[in-house]
Amino acid sequence: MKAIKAYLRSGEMARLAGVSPDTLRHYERKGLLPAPRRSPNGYREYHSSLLDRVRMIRRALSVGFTIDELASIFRQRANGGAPCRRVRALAEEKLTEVEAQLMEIKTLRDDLRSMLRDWDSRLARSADGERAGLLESLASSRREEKLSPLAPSAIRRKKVRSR
Amino acid sequence: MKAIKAYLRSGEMARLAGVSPDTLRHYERKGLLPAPRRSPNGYREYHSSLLDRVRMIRRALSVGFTIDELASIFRQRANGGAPCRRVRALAEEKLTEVEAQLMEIKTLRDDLRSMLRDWDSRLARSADGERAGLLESLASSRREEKLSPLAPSAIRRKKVRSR
DNA sequence: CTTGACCCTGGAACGCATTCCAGAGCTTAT
DNA sequence: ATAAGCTCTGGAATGCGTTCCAGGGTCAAG
Repeated sequence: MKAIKAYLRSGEMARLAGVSPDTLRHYERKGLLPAPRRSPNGYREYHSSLLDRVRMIRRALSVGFTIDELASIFRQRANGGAPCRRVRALAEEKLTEVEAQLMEIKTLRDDLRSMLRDWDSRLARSADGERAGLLESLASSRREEKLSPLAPSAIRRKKVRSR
Repeated sequence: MKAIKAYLRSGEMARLAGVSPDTLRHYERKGLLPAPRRSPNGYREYHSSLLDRVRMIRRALSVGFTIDELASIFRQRANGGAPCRRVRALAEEKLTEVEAQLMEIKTLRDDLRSMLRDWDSRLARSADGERAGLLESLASSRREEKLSPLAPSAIRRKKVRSR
């Protein structure tokens, strides 16, 4: 049984949290992590209790919170606030977004599947090395066209710009 | 019944295709659209048949093709090739990616749901304006931890960097 | 002393489709 | 003629979490 060091430096902390030291620095810059004390040589010395904080951040990010949201929450809390209601509301927003995205991705999957089916039948009909006009078949493709302005693609797209 | 103009300028073309003129210029720069002829004053004059091309591009992008992939396909085709097989293979890749992402998002949704349930019970137990430690509960959270290095979040994340 | 493994800094790059910018020239209806 | 509204250009900005960079210390083992 190994004793747990009270203070860790960036590399150790990073390893334990499953991130890179760069990422830790980044969180610090963004206000997600308090500036840790420094050893005489200037190295960061993180109190090991911060490990939970980093893990919490990772998990929060992974469910859709943004760094800025978290920073704002931490700030509010540092001022004595109890941002719980806000946190909950944000999480619910995330859920709503995720559910919407889920529908989108399902549609996309179905589209891709039927597209592939269609293409395969085209390919079966055309000789090797000959054009089968696969992409061309996309120009028309019944769906939406008008309903949705044909968004940039659910895969690879995060947050819709506000403007 | 209105006659269809044989040539359109960027604005008209853009409106019909549901994109911005800027986007058309962008596609041109990227090699997705051939440089159109110009009127004496320098305005682009798109042959109306290009409308289908733009729609095809939009649709291809929306199912996950990238601009560079499309450009490469068009190039190959311009050289007399028949990139159908490649196109099909790419589409299948997209499908695989989308299916993976679908699973991820489902997991994320489930996580968010149970998280909210958990939080609500905590909130019910704690007085208004008091800290309920919602985020704290994320630090541990049984799941993965080790399995996946806890990716940046399925929502808002497109393509995993290769490195 | 040298090597290799850490650590420090502020700022830039990544991905990637789209949008925005400034400075300038058409066109068209008034 | 004037204003509103197109169009042109090349380059930069956007989002956003993460990574990379150069140039420079620190430290323990060999």
